[in-house]
Amino acid sequence: MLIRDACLGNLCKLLEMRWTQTFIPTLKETPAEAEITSHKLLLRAGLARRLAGGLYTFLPLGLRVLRKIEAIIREEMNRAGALEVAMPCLQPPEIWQKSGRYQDMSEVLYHVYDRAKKEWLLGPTHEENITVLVASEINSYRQLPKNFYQITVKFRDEIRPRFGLMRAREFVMKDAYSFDVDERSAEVSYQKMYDAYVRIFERCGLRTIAVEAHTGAIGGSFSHEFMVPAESGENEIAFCESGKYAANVEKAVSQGPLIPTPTASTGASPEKFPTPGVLTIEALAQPPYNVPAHHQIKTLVYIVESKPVVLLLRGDDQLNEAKLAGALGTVLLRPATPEEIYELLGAHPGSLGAVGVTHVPVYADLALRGAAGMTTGANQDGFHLRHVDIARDIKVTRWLDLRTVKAGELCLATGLPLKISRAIEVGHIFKLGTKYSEKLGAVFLDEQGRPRPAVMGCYGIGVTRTLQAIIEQSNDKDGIIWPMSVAPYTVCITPLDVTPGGRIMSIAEQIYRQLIESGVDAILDDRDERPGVKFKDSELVGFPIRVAVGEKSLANEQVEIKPRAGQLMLVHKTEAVNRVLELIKRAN
RNA sequence: CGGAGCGUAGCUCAGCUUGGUAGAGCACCAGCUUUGGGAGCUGGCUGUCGCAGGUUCAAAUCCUGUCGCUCCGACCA
Repeated sequence: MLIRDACLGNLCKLLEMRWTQTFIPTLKETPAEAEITSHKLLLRAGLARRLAGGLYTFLPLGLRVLRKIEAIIREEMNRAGALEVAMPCLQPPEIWQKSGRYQDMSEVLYHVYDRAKKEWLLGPTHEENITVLVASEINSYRQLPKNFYQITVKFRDEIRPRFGLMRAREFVMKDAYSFDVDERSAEVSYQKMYDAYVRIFERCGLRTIAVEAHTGAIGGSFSHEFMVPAESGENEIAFCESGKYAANVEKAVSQGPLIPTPTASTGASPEKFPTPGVLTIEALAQPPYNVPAHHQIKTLVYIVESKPVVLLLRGDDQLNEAKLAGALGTVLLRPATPEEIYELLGAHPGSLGAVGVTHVPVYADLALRGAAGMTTGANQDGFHLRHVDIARDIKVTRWLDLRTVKAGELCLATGLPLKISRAIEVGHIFKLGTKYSEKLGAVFLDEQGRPRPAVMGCYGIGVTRTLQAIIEQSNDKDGIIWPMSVAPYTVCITPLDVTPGGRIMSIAEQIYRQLIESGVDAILDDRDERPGVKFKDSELVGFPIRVAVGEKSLANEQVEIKPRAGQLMLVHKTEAVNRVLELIKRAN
């Protein structure tokens, strides 16, 4: 990447950089703290160091990458018409109480107290903050639409920080908030961000898939996540090969189970039979019972906003908690304890069923519609019921989509089999609606002079996570392979003999200086090290282009250009600069 | 929050079962040699054995507590 093209203001002052003058503490061995590839390489390449769990110090090289990613984000956000602001990290709890998220997000909030013992929060996100600003500053439809963004540190008390920067207590996030006069206009704002995100991740050299997503604690009507497919990802996505459908598994739907649900009634009434020691679907599928899982009804008990509900799924299906939360419009839910279950149904987990249950709401998964001849728990420890016809024998309060889709099920849109893959979430865009504007008073007067709440959207990018996701997606056995756009330096000049004034060093310095003057972000490895050490380090750190100057090739007046992920090229020493410039140009 | 594993030199680890003067490799420093893929030799530096308490003549080692790190789980009844 040419520096002047990238508009990296501050970097321009650091044109000249020699390896011995900066700080690149590479590691030959992997620190024990790292488990996944990108985390190992983050540490080994000398990009960052851990201070405590989920807290990292960025070293000069890592910071350069971070700044380049931020620069790309700024350019694309500005291009999309968003306005940069900077909001405080420290926030008053009152606005969180107003929005209701003081409770809803209590688990991730960091609380701090001042001298007067007054409570403050370290911001995990800034919807409240920006909405309060807009509430006081924006009064007319003439001032809309607006989209404010910032790139700042966020704090979240994660249940389990892990994988280095992937899930940290403190991390850099780009967050943007749009305010519109109506739904239609909000959708335009949303689409602009969608397009900006596609460009941002493309420019960062990341392959992402935009998937339909669950809205979670942020709230709102619909959303897309930008996912980087990776084995180490913490999310699962389902997608159709056609590219026409992709969704987070928390949200994904299909044509239904591959094996149809039995719907032929045996005609018989429910019959209780003893099943001593049988506590799982799997056990009931084994001899002597031999009830296939899809002939069983799985019965779960959840506590939703302090009240119990019974959930029914096919025996071979998995409950999708996100769908349940979405369908019931709350995030305050948890599995009931065995004690609560016993009190409610008179039996312990493993023997539960919904036949005859009328004192608790019963929510059944759509795959069970019309199910007949099923087997389920009898609400008596050690017994099950067979010949259960759900329409006849169970009072279903509501039918809901509660099951998790499985790989191979058919896509609703195309009829092709769905694939499931793990993925890293690097960006998330939400259409929020008026949830925050109503609660926090972001109201403007429309053309008729009527007060209306602004229609909001919010848009996040995990900047530090994106950095590590790039490493996770782009590496080989030797180290990182940085895309040119975000590499800490684009070119590494590697003289194999650093004797000052010597022929090799002189030629290396000449090439180096010419590249710098051409606006190329280059570093000169002036360390008095053996060639093997320099080669290994440059590959570990992952500079996109290495120019080696050594005795061997110089015998033919040549130097070596080695793209990190490409073939070695021998070129005449006077051609080196031009060839490097060509390579850079071609990559842009 | 539940479960498991691990805390010994800057890094990777051995030593712990069976208590008895703190170890190796890498890194670092000095010197010589080497010089196109993480060099070789010689010499040297480096430790509250995570912390606190206990048992013991004696604790890195055994016991208790505690803190930290890593992994799994915290839907699938």
